[in-house]
Amino acid sequence: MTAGSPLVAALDHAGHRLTGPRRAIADLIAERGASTFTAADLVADVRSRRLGIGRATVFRAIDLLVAVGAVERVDLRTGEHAYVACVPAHHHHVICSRCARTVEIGDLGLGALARDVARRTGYRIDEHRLELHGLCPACQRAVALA
Amino acid sequence: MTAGSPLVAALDHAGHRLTGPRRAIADLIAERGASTFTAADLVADVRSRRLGIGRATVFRAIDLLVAVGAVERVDLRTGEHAYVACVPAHHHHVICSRCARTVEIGDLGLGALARDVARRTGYRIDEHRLELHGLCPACQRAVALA
DNA sequence: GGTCTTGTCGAGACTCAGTATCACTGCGCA
DNA sequence: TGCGCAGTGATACTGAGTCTCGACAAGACC
Repeated sequence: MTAGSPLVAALDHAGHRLTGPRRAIADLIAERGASTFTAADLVADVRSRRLGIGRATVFRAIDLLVAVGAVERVDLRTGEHAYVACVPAHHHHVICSRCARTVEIGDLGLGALARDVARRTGYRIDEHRLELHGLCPACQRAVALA
Repeated sequence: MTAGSPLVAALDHAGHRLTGPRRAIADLIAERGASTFTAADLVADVRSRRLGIGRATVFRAIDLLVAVGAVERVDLRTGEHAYVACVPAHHHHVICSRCARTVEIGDLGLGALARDVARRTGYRIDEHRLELHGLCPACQRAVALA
């Protein structure tokens, strides 16, 4: 979980130092798996586990992980900024509005769609982002039972 | 520009009072046309024109316009929240990263795509959001000349 | 191992968007 | 005319994120 974390590996691969705080934050993120988390969640985690890591360092580590593509920022329906650990390849997210669990989906032909939009609008499309919000299977069951 | 603004009409249609501050804010937004703006932009506008409208009122008016569907929130690449005046029908935005001008595009078959994702992931998709970022024709020319 | 450079660190002050509260105003309605 | 209530401005507050600065530690080099 420590040396093997793909997040740590991504930092290493990008030529960044593998310091204690960065490893600790990468581990905390890895523990969350496919669930989204906010910067505030991480800060609270760090504090509750008494890791002795400063707030600014948490923000710096997140920025770094976003920069190397190991973490991606997503916007929740509430307007909050959240993050998810993910593979660096181009993809999109399906986000559960109830438990924040995400599933990554491939490009789904959006590249072609973006080119079509570029042709029709005259815009040069540099980036596209698709976010799907809904309920994961587990939460659908939970809601049905409630 | 005052009584005829579609923003004011949308408020009226939804049964909200058409007060002075609301009209003024709707006009300010209408003036921006298809450009995105942040709440801070509006607050600065209100202040510079000495309209005597409070900050809280600006936020309340934006919330109201978002609620009636006359304004939509978009997330800029910088992570900022911005807004655009738009038609209430389901659509997506192409946003210029340089001048913030937007173009609305239709659903583009994303509904079908969302259903496909739902089938594959087991998620119940309630909402989808596509944002395309790039350069509008004018900014492409400007960049080419610079 | 010792030293040096430089990136990273924690602490804490700061900024700023957005929210909450509260007393006041003015419109609609009986 | 009086009442109720939505809407308002002012202001305090909250919380996310940034900035600064002195201290420290990782890694390169000898």
